[in-house]
Amino acid sequence: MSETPPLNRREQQVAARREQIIQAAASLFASKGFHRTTTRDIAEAAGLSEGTLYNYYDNKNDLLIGIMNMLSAAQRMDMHLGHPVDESPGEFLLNILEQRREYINEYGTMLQSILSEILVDPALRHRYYQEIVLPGLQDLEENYQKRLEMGQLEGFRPDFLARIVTSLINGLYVLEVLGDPLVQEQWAALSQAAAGMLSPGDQSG
Amino acid sequence: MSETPPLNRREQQVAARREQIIQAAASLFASKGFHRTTTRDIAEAAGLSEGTLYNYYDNKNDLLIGIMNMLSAAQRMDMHLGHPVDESPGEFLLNILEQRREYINEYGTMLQSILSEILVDPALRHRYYQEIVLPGLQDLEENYQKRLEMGQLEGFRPDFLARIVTSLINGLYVLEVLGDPLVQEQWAALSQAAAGMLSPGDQSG
Amino acid sequence: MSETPPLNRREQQVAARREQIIQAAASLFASKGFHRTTTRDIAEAAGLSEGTLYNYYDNKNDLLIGIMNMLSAAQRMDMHLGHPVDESPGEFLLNILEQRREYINEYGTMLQSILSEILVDPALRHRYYQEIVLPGLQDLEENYQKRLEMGQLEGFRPDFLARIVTSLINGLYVLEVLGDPLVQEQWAALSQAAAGMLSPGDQSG
Amino acid sequence: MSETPPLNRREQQVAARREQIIQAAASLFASKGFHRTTTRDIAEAAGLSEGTLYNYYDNKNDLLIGIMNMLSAAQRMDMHLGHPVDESPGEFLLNILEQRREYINEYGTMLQSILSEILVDPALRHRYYQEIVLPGLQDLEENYQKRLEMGQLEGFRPDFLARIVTSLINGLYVLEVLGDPLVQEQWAALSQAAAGMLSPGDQSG
DNA sequence: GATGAATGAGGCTTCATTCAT
DNA sequence: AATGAATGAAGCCTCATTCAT
Repeated sequence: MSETPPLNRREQQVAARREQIIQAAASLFASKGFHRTTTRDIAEAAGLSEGTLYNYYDNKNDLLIGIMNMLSAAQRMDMHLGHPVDESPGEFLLNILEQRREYINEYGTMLQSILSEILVDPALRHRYYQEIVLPGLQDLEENYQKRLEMGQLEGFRPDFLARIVTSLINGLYVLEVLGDPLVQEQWAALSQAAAGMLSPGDQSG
Repeated sequence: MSETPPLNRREQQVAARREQIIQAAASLFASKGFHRTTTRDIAEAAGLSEGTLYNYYDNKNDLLIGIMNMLSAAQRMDMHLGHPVDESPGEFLLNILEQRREYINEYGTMLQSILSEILVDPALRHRYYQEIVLPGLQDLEENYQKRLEMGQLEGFRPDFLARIVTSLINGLYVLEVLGDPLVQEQWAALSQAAAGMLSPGDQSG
Repeated sequence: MSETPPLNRREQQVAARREQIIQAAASLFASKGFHRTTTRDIAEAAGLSEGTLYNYYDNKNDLLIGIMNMLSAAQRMDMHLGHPVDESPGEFLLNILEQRREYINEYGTMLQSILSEILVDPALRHRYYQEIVLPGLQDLEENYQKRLEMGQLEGFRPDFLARIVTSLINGLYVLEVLGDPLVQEQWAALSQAAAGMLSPGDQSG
Repeated sequence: MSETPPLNRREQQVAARREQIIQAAASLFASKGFHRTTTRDIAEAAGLSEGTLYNYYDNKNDLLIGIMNMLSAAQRMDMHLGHPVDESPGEFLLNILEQRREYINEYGTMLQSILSEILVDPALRHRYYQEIVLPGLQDLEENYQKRLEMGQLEGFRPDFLARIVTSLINGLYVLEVLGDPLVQEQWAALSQAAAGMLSPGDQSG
């Protein structure tokens, strides 16, 4: 939201370094986990020395925060894309699932890299819920609220619907990470099936 | 399944010790994570000395395996309870969600304690998928297959349904772990809403 | 020397146990070394439990002492067998080498088991030198002294001769332990060659 | 032998550190033994921190290997000094004993530091025999072979002579380590006596 | 800013020894 | 006297972090 002023050369370099480091870290965290990844690993993968890391991040944990900030920013970008209410609920869900697919393609590594720690680090978990999950839920909820007011949803609570849809999405992501071949290979078909089912009051579903 | 011979005194003591240790470990892993939990922590929580741990488990990682074995055994117990096909699909889903609730009440700590590592340890992940996730998926799939043959499900693939339901359940669990108050406090109502939605061809839904 | 009174049944059992333990320990020490051998190893090899060891030996180090005491006793037995001076020096040396061969056959395991520690434990080393090496040296020295007085050795110092012969013997033993095939397989021939050489003033050599 | 390229500053520092560490380790191993020496001991003796050790050696055992490599290199240097055959056998032996004396002065600590482990670690023992003992034996054997061909040795097998001389040397070293005062203080005189005896076919002996 | 050697706290694990049964 | 589970001291090693160059 806050308009960031244009960066000068120096600041651009710094930003690039930080990006480079965070990408290396995320990739390693995703494949080996935060604790099994050493700062040396990260430095090597990022193509710089261990000491230099500390010119860009205060400590190893700060890298997790950095990754989460990127996810958080991505979340803020993705939201408010405006989920038009003139789609049917089924179309809407399908769109969401497809968007989610793209989001995972783009940010899957980062997501996986912090997911493990989120489950186990209360502070991180809280931030993740507040900055990423909750906005997503609220966005969905608002959309369903509008639909409810428009008579598209009879007898369904928007807050419940938001949780159910979010759970479905997250659950599918987990199955994919766990290696389920069907989810990995047929995300699109699964999305359509899910959209066909999870469409309360959708005559077109 | 496997006929367990009656345990003599010694074996009972050993089993009790192992249980005592694994409970302490699971509780700590769930709250601090595997890596931030020290063997000293575990020993203290279990009320014995660090060295004694190693009379019951080969190493720290073996505790993860032990936890997973318990979950795996629980999974085998829970399955084959026979999901009668004379329930409507909606009732069936509701039953599953309630069962899952009980499972989480019973094994939630253990589940959470290894979830974090599963995301990040390929070997563990593979075992978890093979021994716990996949059997559950197949069980569901078979049930839906029968329903399909009975004409309850029109145009839905059982394998897709199994993934969707499993994803919903896992997703809800994740939301709960993340601290979403609505999921934490209204699991029952959410279950009913979900069951009402996810009931293809359910006239009663 | 000190006449040991006849042992009663109990004492015989204790002695047998101690022997059994020391044999197991010596065998393990010889093959894995003192430090790499655990008390558990010893207990298993001796066919009793770890705790029982401590009814017969105060601690692990005491086993080394015990082994050395056996070697020391053997040394006292072997000595004073009377090395008749009517042998020629060459025959004498040959006899010694053959005796040493038998000694190694009998006590080689024990010897090897403590040798490693002797090199590295000053207290043990001192005892070994005082109780085993030095008596042997002195015995040899006396013999050579007599020979000198009898005119068998012209211009050779008995103390030097004792060191040289002892060194030769120990050195051959070391070569054997190191795995030199020639020493292992041709000890007898080597002995004869050595006796043929190391025979100052021996016309028959 | 192998052309060593000139070392740059960094490499020289590394080499110096490794030398500093290995010297500290050898000294401690020689006096307390490998197992009773802790990595902390070594770090303190070398004047650096425990962690720094591991920048130069992979693990504690690697220090033993390092020591042996130095001995092995020294062995390769010492050999081929060319033992001229125009010395009499007695002079030759005397030279060898004196050389050995210098070798012990220089490398005695290292020798003693690994000797104990060699007796007890099959892998190390094998390397020691192959790289250090055997080349020495073969070198001697060749020399005696030449002498045999020149008629200096009547009826003696060069391979036996090599073993006998090597054994004498090693045995004297052992006696010295064991603290025998005579060997410690009169190595030179002992050498002469030994050379005088062990000189088959030496008219000057 | 960049480097990477040095640091040292702390983790996991082993094992000699004890002691209740 | 025999057992073997429990103990806890101590060892080896890793690794995030610092800092002199």
